[in-house]
Amino acid sequence: MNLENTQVQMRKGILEYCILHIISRGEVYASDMIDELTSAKIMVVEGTLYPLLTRLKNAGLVEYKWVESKSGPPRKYYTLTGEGRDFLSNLETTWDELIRSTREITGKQKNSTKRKPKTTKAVTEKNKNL
Amino acid sequence: MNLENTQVQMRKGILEYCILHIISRGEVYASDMIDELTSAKIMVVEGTLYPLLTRLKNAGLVEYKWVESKSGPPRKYYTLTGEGRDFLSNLETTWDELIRSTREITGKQKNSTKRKPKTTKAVTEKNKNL
DNA sequence: GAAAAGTACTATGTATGGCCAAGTACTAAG
DNA sequence: CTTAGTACTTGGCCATACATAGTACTTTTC
Repeated sequence: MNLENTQVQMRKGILEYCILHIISRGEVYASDMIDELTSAKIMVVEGTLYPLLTRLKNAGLVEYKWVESKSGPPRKYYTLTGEGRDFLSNLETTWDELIRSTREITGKQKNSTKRKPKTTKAVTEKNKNL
Repeated sequence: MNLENTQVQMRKGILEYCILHIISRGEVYASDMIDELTSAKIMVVEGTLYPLLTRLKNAGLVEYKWVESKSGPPRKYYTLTGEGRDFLSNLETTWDELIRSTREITGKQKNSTKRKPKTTKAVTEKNKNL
């Protein structure tokens, strides 16, 4: 449970959202995506991105076409499918709600003495041991 | 790769952040946390929360004391350790940066024709097949 | 007082995604 | 031909969220 690990966990799923959004803005291939993510300070390595793209493809959210490159092997240029567009739209909502929920939690200040009154379960015991 | 699954992935790590924040605001036990998370529309079940609390405890980020209850078995009331406070502070930064990075990606609009000029790698090939 | 219901915590197994690391394949430069 | 650069592929590892079942204590009900 170190910070680095939690940071990794935190962006699970978010990467998928970001990638779909990048693809939604025009044809791109993997290196384009890595560049854009890196410039936004989201570090991604190939071993993460390529499997993700494969999953998106298998799920029918994206499709690609091969384009030959002047410098190196051919590239897969990705585009969103209609299904992918719907999915992205849903992810947008999910992400916004998640941010709102988190802010609702982390925006609250210390409640040292006064707690929100509980109607059902009264926590009144003062009998503490150990 | 359905929406529900991605939603689950999206909140990995965020739960940890929320829990630490809730604990930082005063002594609470598991049911308190579930109540607060639920009211913020973050659904959590026992099978998720208890293992998480155990991890936090083992990592030295939180500690607890047993408090007898009038209605049922004794409860574990959690508090943050100094280390936990530091960790929470770091998580706050991480989360804020992640939100900013994501917004940087998802805030951009469609770039149908004009792409940000690439200095190093010019993607100019028009030679497309398949 | 025994049975049932409610509360709180524990334990096990599964699935998923991010990541490391090694490998394949193509092109251009020396 | 060898080396370097680029692009994509694959296999294995790990941590978290979750479902599910189980333990333990108290109060309620008959």
